[in-house]
Formats: sequence, C-alpha cells, structure tokens
Amino acid sequence: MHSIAVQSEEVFQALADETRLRIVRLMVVEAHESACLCELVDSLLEPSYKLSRHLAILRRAGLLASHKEGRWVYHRLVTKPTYLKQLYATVKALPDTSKIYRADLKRFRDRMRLREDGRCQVGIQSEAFRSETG
Amino acid sequence: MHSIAVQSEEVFQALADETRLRIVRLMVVEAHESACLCELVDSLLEPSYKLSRHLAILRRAGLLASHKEGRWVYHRLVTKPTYLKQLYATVKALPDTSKIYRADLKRFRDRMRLREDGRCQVGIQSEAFRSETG
DNA sequence: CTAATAGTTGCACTATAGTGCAACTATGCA
DNA sequence: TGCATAGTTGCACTATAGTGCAACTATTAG
Repeated sequence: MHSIAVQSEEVFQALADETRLRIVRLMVVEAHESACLCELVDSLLEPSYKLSRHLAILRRAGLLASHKEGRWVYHRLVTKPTYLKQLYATVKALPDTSKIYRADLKRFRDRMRLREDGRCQVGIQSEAFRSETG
Repeated sequence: MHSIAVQSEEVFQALADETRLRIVRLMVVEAHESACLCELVDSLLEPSYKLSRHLAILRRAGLLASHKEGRWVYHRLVTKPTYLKQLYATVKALPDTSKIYRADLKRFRDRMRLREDGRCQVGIQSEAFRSETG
C-alpha cells in the first residue's frame, strides 16, 4: 500500500497547498469513510479538474487510496503508518484561521446526506450548494 | 508567540523542503534544546546562507523561536500549540527513506559535543566534519 | 445506439519557491 | 582600531508547482 519510496518531505508537500489541506481536513473528520470527487466538488465549491488533480497528488504521496465503483471513484485516507496517524492528528488540531474550513465542513455534511444506500448517486450538485452559501 | 495569522498550510509548507525537514528532524531529538547556525551548518554540511534562509522560513511559519547571544543566534522549536506538538510527533515517526537523516544526526551529536558551558564557542567547523564523513 | 456525465489529463501559461554569489551588519578579539 | 567571522540579505536566475481550457476515457441510462 504505502510505498516506502515516498520521500519524507512529500507528505508535507501534499498538505502544503490550501486546496489539498481543505480536502484532508474534511476527510479526517471520519477517517474510515470515503468520499467521491463530486462530493468534494460540492463541498469545496472548486472545479472537478482541479480537485481531481489534487487528489492524484495526495494519492501519490500515500495519503489517499482510491477505488472505483462504476462511474464513481471513492477516496479514503490511508491510516496505516504511524506517521500518517500523527499527521492527521496535526490536521485535526489546526485552528481555522481563515474561516474557510467551517463552511466547507457544513457543506460536506449536507452533501454526504444526499447519499443513498451509503453511496453517491446524484453527481455534481454545485449549483445548489453555491446558492445556499451565496 | 505563535501568531494566529499564520495560514494553516504554512506549517506544512515549512516542512515541504528537504533541507528544512532535515533541520527540524535534528531539533525534535531534544525539543527543549536550541542550536545555532554554525552547529546546523556543520551537521547538515550545507552553506550558511542557505540554512539562514531556511531558518527564517521556519521562524515565519511559527515553528522556530530565535534569540541572539553575542555573535550567535540560537534557534529552538516552538512547542506550544497542540498542532505543533502533533507535527513534531509526525516528524519523529518518519522513516529515514533516503538515509540522509542518520548521517545528519551523527554529525549533529558530535557537533553539539563541541559546546563549552552549554554554548557554541567554536564557529563553523564544516571542513572537519566534511572529511570525517568523506 | 446516443447522450449525459463522473472523472482524468494534455497543453500552455502564471505564480511561487529555492539557491548561488556577493555584499552587508553586528559582535568579539588582538 | 582593524580584522575575523556569525549571521543576514539583495539580486538574478533556475526549478517547481498550481490552474484554466479543452479534450479525452469510462460508465450508465434511456
């Protein structure tokens, strides 16, 4: 799973970008759960191409594992090596200095409620979420 | 001390560089101790202008606090907010994938032994340390 | 089969970050 | 006082990272 070949500073590089940190902040809330791209798109109000790219970086750094179910790719946090557990503890302890996180989290929780049978079925709903927080 | 104005991703940016991570890896060993630039120069075998720059970045991100004693500036880790404690726990748990850290640590320990009265008095000794590890 | 769409990626561009060289500032010693 | 040196920083440059647009691939529904 987690490749020993990943350079140590790469895990910090993975979180050194605002968007990627926003993604991981949402996912550490329920670290055993997964989220698909459209759920993240709706929560973060960021374009899918952008988030798809960032998810790839997180995956390459060993923080995310992904699996496909039909059209949907679900991403979950990798929690196995100790240092990743510690890293997520760091993320959880961060203050919300720019207030972005709280709004992200609310949208995320609302968005996850749209699941049916524990899976995302509705695709991207950004327009609805955008006007809610407008 | 630690400024509330620091952006969250900045603490990860601070460690997203190999050299800066090498610095912090040495300092977490004895988190209550401090080190001056020449001690780090000799341990990491990197030029002083480079390390001085990197130390400034770590300071700006809130990870380091510095104080001057005569010609020497001593730097120590800031441990106060919970997330920094967690961050250093992450650093401690990292594997030494590229084997650099072990050599750094040995030089660091050797170099700290050159202190007199708990203070660095000898200035930069890189040449001596370079041939030791040559 | 066609159309819609979740998700990915090429290309080109802009923005940001790291660093070598040289010079500077501050401190201590002879 | 002059010299040495710990430590810092300006300048110019190279390297790296993020992103918008457009196009692509894979899956599903009608």
